[in-house]
Amino acid sequence: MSEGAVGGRRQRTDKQRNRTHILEVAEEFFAERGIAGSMDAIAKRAGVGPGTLYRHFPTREALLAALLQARDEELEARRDAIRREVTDSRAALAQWLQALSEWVTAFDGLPEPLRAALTEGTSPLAITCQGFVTTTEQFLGAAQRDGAAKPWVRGRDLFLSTLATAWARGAVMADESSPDALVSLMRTGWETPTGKTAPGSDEGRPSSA
Amino acid sequence: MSEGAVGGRRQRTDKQRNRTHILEVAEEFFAERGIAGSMDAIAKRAGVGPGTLYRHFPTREALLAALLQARDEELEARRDAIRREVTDSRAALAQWLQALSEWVTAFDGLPEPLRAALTEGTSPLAITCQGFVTTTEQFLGAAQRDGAAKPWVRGRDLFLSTLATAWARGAVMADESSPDALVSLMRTGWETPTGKTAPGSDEGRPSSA
DNA sequence: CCGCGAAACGGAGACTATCTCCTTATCGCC
DNA sequence: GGCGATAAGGAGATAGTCTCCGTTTCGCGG
Repeated sequence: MSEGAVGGRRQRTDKQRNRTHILEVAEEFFAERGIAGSMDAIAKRAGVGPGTLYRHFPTREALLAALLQARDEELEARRDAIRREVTDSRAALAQWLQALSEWVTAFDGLPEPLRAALTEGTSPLAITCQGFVTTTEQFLGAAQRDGAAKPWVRGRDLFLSTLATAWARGAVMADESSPDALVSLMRTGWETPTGKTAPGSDEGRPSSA
Repeated sequence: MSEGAVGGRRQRTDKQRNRTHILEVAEEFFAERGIAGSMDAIAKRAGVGPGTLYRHFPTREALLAALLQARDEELEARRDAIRREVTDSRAALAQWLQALSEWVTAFDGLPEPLRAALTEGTSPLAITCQGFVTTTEQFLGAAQRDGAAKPWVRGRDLFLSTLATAWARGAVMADESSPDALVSLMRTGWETPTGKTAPGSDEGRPSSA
């Protein structure tokens, strides 16, 4: 499945070695400088020429997609764990969104290309995104059947919201509580239910958990 | 107040003319290509050298800030109108956020530098942003005193959310209803109130208005 | 009207980043 | 070991940002 050539001679070992090494270096590089760092700098740090980098990963998105693959698997494992262990559909959806939000924060600046992938569909990131939208729809559907989520909300909107929240997190404003505030805003909104709950209600207040 | 020199000779007319013309061209340029277009291209279209462009506006942010100034005044006018005409604090906050959201969508890609300005504070956009955060806090405060908004939400979070929503709007996903969905998600959340409202309630459903 | 000094202009070019060729080096197989 | 396929390397084409400095234009006083 991951063999390059179908019939011919087998893949050269130096190619595989380079690929792996570039991935290691890029992981480190993106982790410390965000995804906007220079491609040539990655090549240089990996000790290869730019040509080699681009042959392996024709675009920054391709490199990102390869890097995220390992994490994708973690996320899928987490999805399965939630399905298995969390019976309350409301909690399951919340936990899935939490997991998604962590995945999306793997590297600084990641939300941007993910959003682009969602729109254009031509990026190697697009397939992954699409899969996670589908998963979101499933958790959401279950929550909606149980009356735990509003019936007109759609999975793609929740996914986009998660992306947007992660994007906003990049602007912490020297204030560490904003991320939580944004997540709970997405979950419960800013508005109090009209004429149903008393003013000052704790309904929907973000918990420290 | 807007005179450059304090005592000396008066500002050269060609400078003022160039400044105005650059602004006109940049407005048009950003409107059609988004704020990421090449600075040199703006200079060229305006018929000036890059040096002239950069002397007037040392950074892209400075140019943006100058462009937004006119719109800032519109937004402030709208703020005053809402204060004057909308007595219901819930509606007032909603309308203010709507106005803010339109302002933030003036140019494609605007949310990004605004977020950066919010964090760094060194950009010429920062002061403007800060002012609008304050206004948001005022509308929010009024709504909270009336029990129309949840008491722990903060103005800066609402502002950031508005920014994030506008950012996400850039990824319409060939689907025109997402923007509304995101706005109403921010307003009412995805979760149904726990144990208070029947499943399937219309509570918080986005209206077409 | 003219000339002078200050102010502003223009654009060449230094710098950085992306991405592409084409030559050279290396590998897999017999 | 040798041959053909495959990959590596890196110079360089292209594009964008921003600066520096020689040249032009302007405002003002005579």
